[in-house]
Amino acid sequence: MINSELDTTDIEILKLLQRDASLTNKEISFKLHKSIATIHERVKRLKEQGYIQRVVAILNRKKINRSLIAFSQVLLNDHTADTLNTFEQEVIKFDEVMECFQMTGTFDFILRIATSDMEAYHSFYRNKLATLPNITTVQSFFVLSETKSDTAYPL
Amino acid sequence: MINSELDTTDIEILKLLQRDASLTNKEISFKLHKSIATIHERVKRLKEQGYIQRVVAILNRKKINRSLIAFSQVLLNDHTADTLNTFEQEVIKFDEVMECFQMTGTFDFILRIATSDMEAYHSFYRNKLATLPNITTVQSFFVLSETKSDTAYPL
DNA sequence: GCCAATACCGAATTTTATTCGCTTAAAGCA
DNA sequence: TGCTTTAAGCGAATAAAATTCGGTATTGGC
Repeated sequence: MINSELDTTDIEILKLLQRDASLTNKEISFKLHKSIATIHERVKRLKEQGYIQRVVAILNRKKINRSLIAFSQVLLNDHTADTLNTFEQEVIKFDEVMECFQMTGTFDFILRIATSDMEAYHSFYRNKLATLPNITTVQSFFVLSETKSDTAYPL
Repeated sequence: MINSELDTTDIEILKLLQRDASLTNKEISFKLHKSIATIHERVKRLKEQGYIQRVVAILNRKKINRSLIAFSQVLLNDHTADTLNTFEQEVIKFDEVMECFQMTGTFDFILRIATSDMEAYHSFYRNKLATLPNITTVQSFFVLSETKSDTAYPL
């Protein structure tokens, strides 16, 4: 394969590894009717070319005391590069902040916050988030139930 | 270890595997100054006890044509169990829906939608999401930039 | 002091990953 | 058509990793 185009085998490999990256090449080769060497070569290339960014362990957040997920929408006072950069640089330092996106629309950022409970969220909000400069408003929404949460893109 | 409590070694293993699950037991044993057999035993237990839910490959979404991420906030007409269940069951069938959370607050669900571009989002919205019954409003916000996006919980 | 339980380890074994040389299929071209 | 080049694919050999197992050391209870 010269470059960048994915064929059916590549796509099937990516589908499998998105679901379970602990599959062995032998198992994959059996499912896709290819040799172990071929699968090995394919996976190696998919990593080298950056399709597979990394392989990670997904933890059960309830077992490590992160039962509460909040989405917090943040609006800043102004939108100078300096204000935006400062906010980003500071907010991502907080352990509770799993994700930070700058957004289009009526607010500037959306944060995904993981804490143990509402008390911990409150503490994060008062002692960390709200201390950052140039914040106009923060609106928080809490996850009642997780219907779907997937890291695997359909291919 | 009798049950469920994590000691320092467990926590260090989880930290490492959250970042890079392709680390070998040998590499981990070197970092943590334990034997390979001990690391093997620990990791096995962490999986069995459900701390490690699964091991997955994280793909570069830009390389697989999922450049646009949207958060869509959905408000339903009513909140009967039936309406809620139907919405959940149907919306998670759409390929574009990576996450679906029922939320507290002024709307009912927040969806994370991954599409190739705005046109694809529009098509998803018109032909899929908006066809579901009992939707009052949908408000969509688009990701301009991803400052932080992490699957690893600090421990 | 003795016993039981547990964490830990080294070494042996099994399984997997990785390498390499060969074969086959396809594409370009005279 | 027949020749050449290129790349995908493969099996077998090798290297590395996972897994198993028996034994030691430590700790806490009695």
